[in-house]
Amino acid sequence: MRARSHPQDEQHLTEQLGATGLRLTPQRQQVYDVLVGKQDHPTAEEVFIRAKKQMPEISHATVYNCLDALVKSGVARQVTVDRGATRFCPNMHEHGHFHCDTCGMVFDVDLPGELPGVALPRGFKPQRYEVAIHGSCANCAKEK
Amino acid sequence: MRARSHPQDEQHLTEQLGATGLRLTPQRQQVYDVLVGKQDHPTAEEVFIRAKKQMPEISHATVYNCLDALVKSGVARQVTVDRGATRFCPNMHEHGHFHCDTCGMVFDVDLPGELPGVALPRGFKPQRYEVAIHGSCANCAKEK
DNA sequence: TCAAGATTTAGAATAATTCTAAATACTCCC
DNA sequence: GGGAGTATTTAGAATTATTCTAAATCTTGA
Repeated sequence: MRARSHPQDEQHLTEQLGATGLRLTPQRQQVYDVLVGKQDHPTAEEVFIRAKKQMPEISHATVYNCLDALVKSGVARQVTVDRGATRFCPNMHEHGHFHCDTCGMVFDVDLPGELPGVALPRGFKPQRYEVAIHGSCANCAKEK
Repeated sequence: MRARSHPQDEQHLTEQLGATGLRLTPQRQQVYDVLVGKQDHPTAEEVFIRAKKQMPEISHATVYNCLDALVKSGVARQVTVDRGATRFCPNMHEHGHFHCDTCGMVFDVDLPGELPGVALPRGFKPQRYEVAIHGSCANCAKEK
């Protein structure tokens, strides 16, 4: 069973993209659907493979382009926890990422609340922050 | 004027590497010196270029190898704030990273204290965490 | 309907990292 | 001190990740 995006999603996408000066195209919708369909933090390459199943003519460059568009308009996040391919995540709620250094999987984790005031040097303008936790996931911790 | 590592550093390096089953080699020392010499979070490529000035025969693969060795033995950290090349940092004190999305520079920032207890799923074993803040640095914020 | 601009496409190009096999260096044991 | 065995380095090839390019297609507004 695959998750098909709801009308609200479509309208939301249109609005969010529009606010950034971008259009909702079938490709962007498809890439978004892939992200929402299985929230396992796929790489661009993974997204490409999955999107191709529904839309065989989609190209590599388009996937990168769509992912960038989605990130720019605030409906997806880029997750860079480790060397290697960047991952993507459609969960826009405040959360951090747990990266299993053994199997490489990435999991969303709730964060306790606002990051306590970090003292930034004068003039620095923060916009968002990312928390990445490294360790072993339940499965891998058990193995060892 | 370049920072030359102190004897303590050398002994410390030897110990830390040794505890991980690795030796302190001239190349590893050199790569470490580069990191300590200018703490601007260089990429592996940057480290390669700088290391070459003192040790012209050092190879690309060795720099990657040395950086991995230093990270594994806990004397340097890998910093992955964005798509693109990984950066490295010899500051092992508890700190986060500020990434300027305009100029791409990375700055160390103090963190307020222990990350408040994040509720991890059962069985997950955390080992370390990273906080990355994105925004504009003082210089770039001024320009705009 | 047409022109202008946005988007997609295939494939080439570039950048980042890892791999490979051979050469070198070091450590331990005799 | 001489070797055997292991660790490390080296150059360069290979692989992986991402970006670029130029042409084709789509959309929108006059």
